[in-house]
Amino acid sequence: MANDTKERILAAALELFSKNGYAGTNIRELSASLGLVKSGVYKHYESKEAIWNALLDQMIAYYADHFGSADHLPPVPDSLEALTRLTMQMVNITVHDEKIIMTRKVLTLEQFRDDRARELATKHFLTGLTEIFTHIFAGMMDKGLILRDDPAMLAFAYTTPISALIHLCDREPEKTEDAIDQIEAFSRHFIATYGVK
Amino acid sequence: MANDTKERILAAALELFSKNGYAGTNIRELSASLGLVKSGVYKHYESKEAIWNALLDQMIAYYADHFGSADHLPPVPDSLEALTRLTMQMVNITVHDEKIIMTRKVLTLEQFRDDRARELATKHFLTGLTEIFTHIFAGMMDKGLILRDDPAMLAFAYTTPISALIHLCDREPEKTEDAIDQIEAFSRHFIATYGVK
DNA sequence: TATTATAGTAAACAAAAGGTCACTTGTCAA
DNA sequence: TTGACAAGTGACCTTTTGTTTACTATAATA
Repeated sequence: MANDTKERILAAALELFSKNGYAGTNIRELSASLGLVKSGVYKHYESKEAIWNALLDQMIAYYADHFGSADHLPPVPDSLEALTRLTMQMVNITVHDEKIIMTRKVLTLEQFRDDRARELATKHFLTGLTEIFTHIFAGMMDKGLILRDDPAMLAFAYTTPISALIHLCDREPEKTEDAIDQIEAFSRHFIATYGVK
Repeated sequence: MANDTKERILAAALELFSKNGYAGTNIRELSASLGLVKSGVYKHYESKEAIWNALLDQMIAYYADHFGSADHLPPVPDSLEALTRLTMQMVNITVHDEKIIMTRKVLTLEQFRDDRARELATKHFLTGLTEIFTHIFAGMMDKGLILRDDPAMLAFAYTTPISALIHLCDREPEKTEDAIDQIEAFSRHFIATYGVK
């Protein structure tokens, strides 16, 4: 029970920070959303900033656990069609999972204020995906599925358009379905360009 | 003198909102940065929100003036090298002009809170550049400089990676030089793929 | 010249915000 | 049974914040 509330506070903080930003969130509202009174929160965290730091700790740890090491690299697709399938599977998770959406929004809102958020934002929005697909494209080139080229450059060219549309989904959720279609169309166009026929 | 202060307030608001966000900015600090006392600001705007709305009005009008109509489309480059030159010229302006940087940051910070910011953010970050380059690529295809393809798809594939690196510059300004180099490398790689040899 | 609008100041206010403290209640170990 | 502790409450405090108001100086206008 003890630790439960501590984690519920972080969950509520993620929700509110992602909606209103750190400065736009107050602990009365946060407490109320948990059915607590504000002083109750201070039994678990000594300040608003401590909540923020604990939330960031959690986000950083989660990222390290799920995307941080080579263990978590997806298997290299063994066909061009499988590349699109893998891509769409990853995209569907990332644009529909509320927790992931809120994490991206928080990082978007706090990237200019907090150095750790800044660093994690760059991983989430740019380098993380690029590294994964650098590995994938290198593997697919080895298998003769994709034309020999600089795998890091291809990964960059492949993932950043997808990222742009994921950001669009965060900003304008009603466009999510269209964005997903566009990502699939882009993936197929990419394959038509760089895939070995 | 009257209108001068009114515009200086908007300039200061842009500066502070882009740094600390709307909720993280207070009018005492804003006034002080202009050598005014806080009540002085209320002679020109009736509330903090009115300042925000006037700033957005200005940003929207600026965007419409500079990128809104077909008049402002750059000339279609007449060589592949000229495409890279045009790109780098646009990129250099956009990542070094403080006002443009601050505009992007404000839109980044307020896109989830304000509908007009949301809409302008999508133009700035996604559709605006794509439209310009759709026109450019269509023109270059007509001139036989680029392989016949869907110009909108190529524009999307060309501009979103560049946008991703522009965002990186906003987030981590010390990486600006590297990002510019990477954009140029990407542009040349793109040309190597889609350009007519 | 008298007047009036403009732009600014200084002080005050009410509400919201972050945070503290004394107190209660339930749980568990000695 | 008792005592200690964790978790939550409600009242309170202080600071920050958005906003208002009464006043002043200045410059244009009738």
